[in-house]
Amino acid sequence: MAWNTAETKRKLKDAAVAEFAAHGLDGTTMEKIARRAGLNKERLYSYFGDKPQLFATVLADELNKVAAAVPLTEIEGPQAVGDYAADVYDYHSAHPELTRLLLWEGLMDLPEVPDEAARTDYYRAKVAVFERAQREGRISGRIPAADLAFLVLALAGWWYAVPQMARMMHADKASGAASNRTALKEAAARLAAPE
Amino acid sequence: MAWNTAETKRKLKDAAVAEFAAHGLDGTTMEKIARRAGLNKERLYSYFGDKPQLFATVLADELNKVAAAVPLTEIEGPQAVGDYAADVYDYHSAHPELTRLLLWEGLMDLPEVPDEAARTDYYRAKVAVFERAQREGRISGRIPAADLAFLVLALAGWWYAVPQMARMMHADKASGAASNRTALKEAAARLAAPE
DNA sequence: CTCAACTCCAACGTTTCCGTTGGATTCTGA
DNA sequence: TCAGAATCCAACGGAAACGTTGGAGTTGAG
Repeated sequence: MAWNTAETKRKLKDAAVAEFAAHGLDGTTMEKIARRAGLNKERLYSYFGDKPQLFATVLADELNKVAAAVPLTEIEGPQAVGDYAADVYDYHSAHPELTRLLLWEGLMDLPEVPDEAARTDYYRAKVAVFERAQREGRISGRIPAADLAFLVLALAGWWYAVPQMARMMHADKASGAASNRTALKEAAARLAAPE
Repeated sequence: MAWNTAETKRKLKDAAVAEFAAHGLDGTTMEKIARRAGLNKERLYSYFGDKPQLFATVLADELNKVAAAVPLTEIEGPQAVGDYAADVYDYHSAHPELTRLLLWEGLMDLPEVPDEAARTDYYRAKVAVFERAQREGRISGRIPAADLAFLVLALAGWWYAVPQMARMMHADKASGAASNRTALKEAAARLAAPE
């Protein structure tokens, strides 16, 4: 059987995403990642370095994926903000690993995150889109663009951050993801609604 | 020196709150908690059981504290929703441990959380306050009460969930907590604003 | 064909952590 | 005062995880 380095790396990285997302940096063992990938632990160390390095690699990769998957280049009006929030929500719904990785990372409170410069650019680009829409009067300017963009992501992400709270709050009715999504859309649009 | 069991327990619990909030369940060691409290590990086991039990105890305690510290019994109008969000934000700002414990818990995705019944009651009471304000027309009814209450908490909590994102988004201006708080207040009020 | 370089894994030493135990010290009630 | 109960800790056994190593199998260039 021929060597297939690229495939081996991919398997390891996929396994690492799953394990890290599920159990965090401290809760994950290198052994388990390797076994999930059907490979040996030593491959992890030789390809990716130690555990924190692997975590950083994995997170950076996932962030690149979401950047490509959920674009935002123009905001026509408040409704577009709601749509964007719903898109983010849908992406997280389909790829819950990303949010979880971000949350694990947030809880580590590192002084600097991996790939900081690129990620800052990415977020700043999103903020710029909000800024432009505000300047041109298509959405409200009452909330500063950076805060507005951040809070829209808050609305979309909180469901995955504290699922136990979501579950307890919706105890009586079987509301389901669809109705959550509708509420989210309305809420995000409201943040941007003109006076 | 006389025995002081209550004081010993308090010291252990305080140390456990700090360590668990900082490093999570897996990242925390019983040894470190005990040393932070200036006591022996064995005291932890005899008083609180093993590590997961201790975590559950600690979290339940902190939740009781916040329940007492940030009441919400009446919503006069949208502005009151903004004020409530700001109160929650301020509490988290003064006691960042609670949010962090909740987030660690959320990431464990347990099928059931400790003290589930009491916590459900607590959240449902909050939801009921929103429901009443909606029924009486003091705030908008467009977003279902459970979702509305949840999303208000999202706005207040997201800053602590992903501080790295907050930092990167506000890269250029030294916006600071005060301006975040103002934006949050405005945003929360908007969720409840009548049409 | 040959050999150097690359890929892979079983097994290892070391460290760290969990949860317990045996015993010393301190308190209390009779 | 004294016996027994409660509080505390140093030290331990065992398990698990990290990161490494030595060697076996595979490839491709010369």
